[in-house]
Amino acid sequence: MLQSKLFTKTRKEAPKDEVSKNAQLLIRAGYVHKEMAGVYAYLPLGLRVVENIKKIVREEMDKIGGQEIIMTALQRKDLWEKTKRWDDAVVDVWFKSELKAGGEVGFGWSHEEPIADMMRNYVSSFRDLPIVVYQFQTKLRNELRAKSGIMRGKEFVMKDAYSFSLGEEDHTTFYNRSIDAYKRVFERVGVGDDTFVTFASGGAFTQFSHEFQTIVDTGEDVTYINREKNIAINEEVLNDETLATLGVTRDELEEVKTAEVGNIFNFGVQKSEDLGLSYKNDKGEDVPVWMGSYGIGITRLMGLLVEKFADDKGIVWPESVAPFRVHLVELGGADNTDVHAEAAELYRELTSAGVPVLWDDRDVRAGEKFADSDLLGLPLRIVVSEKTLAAGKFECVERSSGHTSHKSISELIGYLTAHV
RNA sequence: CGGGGCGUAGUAUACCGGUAGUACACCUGCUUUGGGAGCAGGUAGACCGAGUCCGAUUCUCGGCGCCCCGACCA
Repeated sequence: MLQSKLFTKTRKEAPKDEVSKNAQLLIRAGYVHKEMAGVYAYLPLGLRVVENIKKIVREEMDKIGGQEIIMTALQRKDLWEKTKRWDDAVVDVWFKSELKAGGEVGFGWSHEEPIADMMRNYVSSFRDLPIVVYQFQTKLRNELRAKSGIMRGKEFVMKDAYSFSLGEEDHTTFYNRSIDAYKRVFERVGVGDDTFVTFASGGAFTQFSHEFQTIVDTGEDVTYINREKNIAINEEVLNDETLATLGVTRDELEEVKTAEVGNIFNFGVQKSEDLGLSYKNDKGEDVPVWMGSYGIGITRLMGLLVEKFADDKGIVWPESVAPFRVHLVELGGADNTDVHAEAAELYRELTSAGVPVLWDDRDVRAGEKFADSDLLGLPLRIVVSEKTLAAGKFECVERSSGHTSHKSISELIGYLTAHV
C-alpha cells in the first residue's frame, strides 16, 4: 500500500474529549473514527487489524470444529420473552424498535436465544450433535456510559460461539477444548503470558464461569492471581468458599488490574428447556440439548493491545495483528530518483514475497515520517535513503525494541519470509 | 441512573455584552531536507432554539451533544 494514497492521515493531537489511550492513539494514527460516544468506525488501517484478529480467532475456532455463520442483528421479542429477558428491568442494555407493520424488535446484544431457537430446525436426533457454530457480529448494547475508547462501546465486534451437546460429558469435553483454543488465540496475539483463565460468577447453572482476563494497567476488573499455580479469581467471587474450592489461600494471591477479553459460559439445559430445543436419543426419548456460549471481544482485544504495548511515541502492534508487517520509509525520494527507484524495487520484492508493506512514498520531511512511523506502530521499519544507498544495505528498526540492523535486499527477504 | 464538568475553524486553544485571535492541518510561492522546518500570502469557526438587551459567541432558560467519577457490565 502506498501511504500517499492511504485513506486517513495522522494527526499530532487527539481530540480533547478522548481520554483513553487506545482511542487517542487509534484516532491520531487514523485507525478509527469516532462517530458518537462509544461508537467507532474502523478505517482501512483499523479494519486490517480487526481482520487479522478475526483470522486468528477463526483459525482456532475451526480447529476445534466450529463452523462460521452470521446471525441477524434484528431479533424477535417472543424468543426473549420465553427466557424472561425481554424486560428492560432484566436486561438493561436493550436497543428496541417498532416495526412499521406492528410489533417490536430488539437489536442483538447477544445471540443465545435466537440461535437456540434456530437450532430447533436442525437438531432432531442424537446423530445431529454435537454442533459448534460461531460468528463475528456487531453487538449493540445501550450502555448508559461508554468508556475506555473502543474497549467498552455501544457497538462492538464480538466473536460468539455456541455449542450444542448431547449431555454434560460431551459439553465438558468441548468446553475444555474451547479453553485451549482461547489460550492459543491470546498466545498468538501476544498476550498469552498475561492472560488468565479466571474463575468468575457462574450464574444460575454452574458455580463458576470462566473469564479470560488480561493484565493491563487500565483494566476495569480486579483479579487475584497466582502465576505458579496458574489460578486466577475475579474479585466478584473471591470468598472463603471459592478459596477452599480452588485450594489456595488469600495471601498466595496477587491483586492485579485486568481487562476481560473472553468469557465462556455453561448454560446446561436451561435455555434448551425454555426454548424447546431437544433431540431424540437412541431409545426415542426427548432429551434437552446441553448448551454453552463462548465470547471474545474482537475490538476490545484490539484496544487492549494498544493499551498494553503502546509507548510514548505511539502504537506498537504485535506482528500477528499489525495492519502491515513492514513500514518502508523512503527519505528524500522526491528529489533523488535513485532512492525512489530503490524503494520501489524493495516494495515490489517484498510484496511479491507475500510481505504486507506500507510504503511511505510521501514527499514530507524525515522527522514527520519517523514520527508517523512510530505512531502507526508497524513491527519493522525499513529506511531507504541516500545513506542506505551508499552503504548498500537498508536500515531496519524494530518498533518494539528499537533494535537497529542493516540488511541487504536478499537478507531482508530471507528474514521476513522465514518469519511469516 | 446519581454526581460533576464542557460545547469557539478539520484539530487544539484565547479573548470578549459592540460579529473572534493564535498554533497545527489545508491551499499558493520560495527556501529547506535523517526526528513533526522557515518566510510570505490564502481558505476556514461561536451546537440548536427561545428570552433579556439598542446590540448576545458572551448573560438566562430549554433542547441536543460530549467527557469524567460512581452505579451497571448476563
